[in-house]
Amino acid sequence: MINITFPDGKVRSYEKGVTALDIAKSISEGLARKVLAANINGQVWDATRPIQDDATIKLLTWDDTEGKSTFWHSSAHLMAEAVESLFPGAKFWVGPAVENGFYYDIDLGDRQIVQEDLAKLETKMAELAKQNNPYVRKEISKVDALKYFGDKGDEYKLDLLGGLSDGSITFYTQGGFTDLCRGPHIPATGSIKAIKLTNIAGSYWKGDEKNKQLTRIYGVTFPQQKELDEYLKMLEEAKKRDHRKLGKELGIFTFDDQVGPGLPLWMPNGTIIIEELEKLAKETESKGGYKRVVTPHIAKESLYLTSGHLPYYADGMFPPMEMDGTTYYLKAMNCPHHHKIFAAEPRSYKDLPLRLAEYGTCYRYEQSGELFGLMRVRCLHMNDAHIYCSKEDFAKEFKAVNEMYLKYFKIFGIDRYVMRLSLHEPSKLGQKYIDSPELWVETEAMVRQVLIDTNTPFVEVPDEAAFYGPKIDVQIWSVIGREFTLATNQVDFAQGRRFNLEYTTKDNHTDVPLIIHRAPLGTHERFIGFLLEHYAGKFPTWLAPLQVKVLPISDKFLPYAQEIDQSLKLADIRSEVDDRSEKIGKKIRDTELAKVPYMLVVGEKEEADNVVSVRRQGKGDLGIQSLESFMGQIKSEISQRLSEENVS
RNA sequence: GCCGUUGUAGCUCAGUGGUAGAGCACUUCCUUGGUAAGGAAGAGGUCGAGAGUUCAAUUCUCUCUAACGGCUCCA
Repeated sequence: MINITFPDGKVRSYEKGVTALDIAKSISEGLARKVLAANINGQVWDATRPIQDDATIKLLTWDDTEGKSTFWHSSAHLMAEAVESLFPGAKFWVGPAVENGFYYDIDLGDRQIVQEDLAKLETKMAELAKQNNPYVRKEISKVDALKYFGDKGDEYKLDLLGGLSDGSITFYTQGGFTDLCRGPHIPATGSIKAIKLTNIAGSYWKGDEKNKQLTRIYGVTFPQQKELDEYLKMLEEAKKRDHRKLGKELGIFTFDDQVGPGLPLWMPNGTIIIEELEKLAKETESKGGYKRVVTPHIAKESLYLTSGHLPYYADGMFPPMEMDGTTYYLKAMNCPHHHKIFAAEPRSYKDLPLRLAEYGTCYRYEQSGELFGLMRVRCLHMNDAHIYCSKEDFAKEFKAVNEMYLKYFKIFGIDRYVMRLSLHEPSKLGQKYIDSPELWVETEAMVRQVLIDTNTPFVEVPDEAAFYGPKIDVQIWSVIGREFTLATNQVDFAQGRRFNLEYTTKDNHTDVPLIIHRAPLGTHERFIGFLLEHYAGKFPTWLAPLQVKVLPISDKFLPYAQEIDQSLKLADIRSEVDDRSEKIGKKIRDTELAKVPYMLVVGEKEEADNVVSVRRQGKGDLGIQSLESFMGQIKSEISQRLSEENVS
């Protein structure tokens, strides 16, 4: 007999060789039906795998993350079985569970899989699932495994086997399909009740674009049809707040074929948001001791040779232009221009820290397939600044930048993000990274210490640094789940030297400043794209392109409405009158859909008493107020940059 | 850039080997209405671009272009 310890600390004895599924059955049949896998001594196991020794157990169901991912991984195998039966000879690379479902990368040889095939595959999968075939685990020797896939001519699985050592190799078989797989898997195919194959994509083998492209099929499955229906409905809802859809509906931005891909045209409404963001940045930076500068959009090639950008970034820049026998580039970054401003005058320690800020316009040649609404564009306006400081001041400056981020995030109510400390990869020194090993170690430690000192939660990511130093990126997700870097804070120990930037120290020596590159508000493009989704188009009043719409009950009250509108405009409130000969219900509906924060309804009563009826978008009628009282409130809401949740 | 999908009116979308429709938006007229759609009439499209097949192409084929879902890449 062996002792099994449950999460609540209770211990029960079972026969040696008992399975998690047996244990679940001993508790209740209902639980046994729900068990997908089990956490045994901290490892996720098949629920059908015999337990030989004393162990702790946690039964995993659909409600556990590991239960879900096991379910989806098993679904990937089920899909592979269906693919093999409809496309004999298909070879399989890997088929993991992902955040919302699973995929499998497949080499179909000369054949192609198209959208219509997905329905056939779904039908086949449902048929195979109904057979309720068990997933059978088998330990196998490396020799036998190599022979099995060698006979099959499957170079992909042979490649995987190459990295595995004897004794750690397992096969899983369900129905007629056998795969090299670490597992674990759910007990049997029967619990996969609802299946949706979502899309087909190409995917490079081992993620390297020089390798062959495999066909990737994405799918998602559920234990109940109802859950699939809910999932699909959720996707529909998410699409409604997609910034590309909202941006068009609200007249924020547009693209034009003749202007070019990835080159957004900011419409009047979007321009207002840009101006409000710049106002916020200027106020904040001015208080933080920043000085504003303006620099050209192009520069000579030699500038980028000095900065060291060209060898690393040439592919990401627009092609060079020849002029008067000199090569020019459109700028992809503002830093070299700012360095030249630093270098324009002799600097002493008394000038430091010198903080140069610019909403700089950059052009980056993003590959065509990477463009994505406002989130990935080729023309961008960066909330850029460079801080030149001594090593002693570095921690203080870096911390102040971090605090600026958090201040901004509070204003916008941004709480779903991850701070990512990006580090260098020592084996790539001299290629991807500046070859100064000791400086890398030193600055990475400094940055990490600042994060620890300020209690900022972060994750460390190797091989993601800028070529000139480590950085902190703030990662966010678009409404359809794509990940982006919203803001960035980078240390640069390289460019100061490359540009011969110097300052005179207190003891009359010269030293090279450290440089901090920072963009807390990222770029207008990505930030506004993000805000559109974050607010679902319902901008807080301070950002809303139109803040108030005055709605006369009928044309008779148009003069009074225009008088109100004029007063608002004089108080710098963005206001308009709906002067159409429509019924009030229609005017309200259109203004609600346009997501204008406030509506002022005016008719006979209001004109007689010299008041307005206030209506808040999404909330309805707030009652009658004097215009002065309303203006006082909205002015205060705007000047404090309040979000709707803080507005009473 | 690569794999897959799509491109019809300002927007959302029908449709056809014989040069096109709906709803909303727009214009005009009627209506002057109290908190989410009043009524009527009208205007609006080289069916993404180019080439090919055909008596005839928006429809079939090819190329290009742009967008979308991914891969790679990135603020």
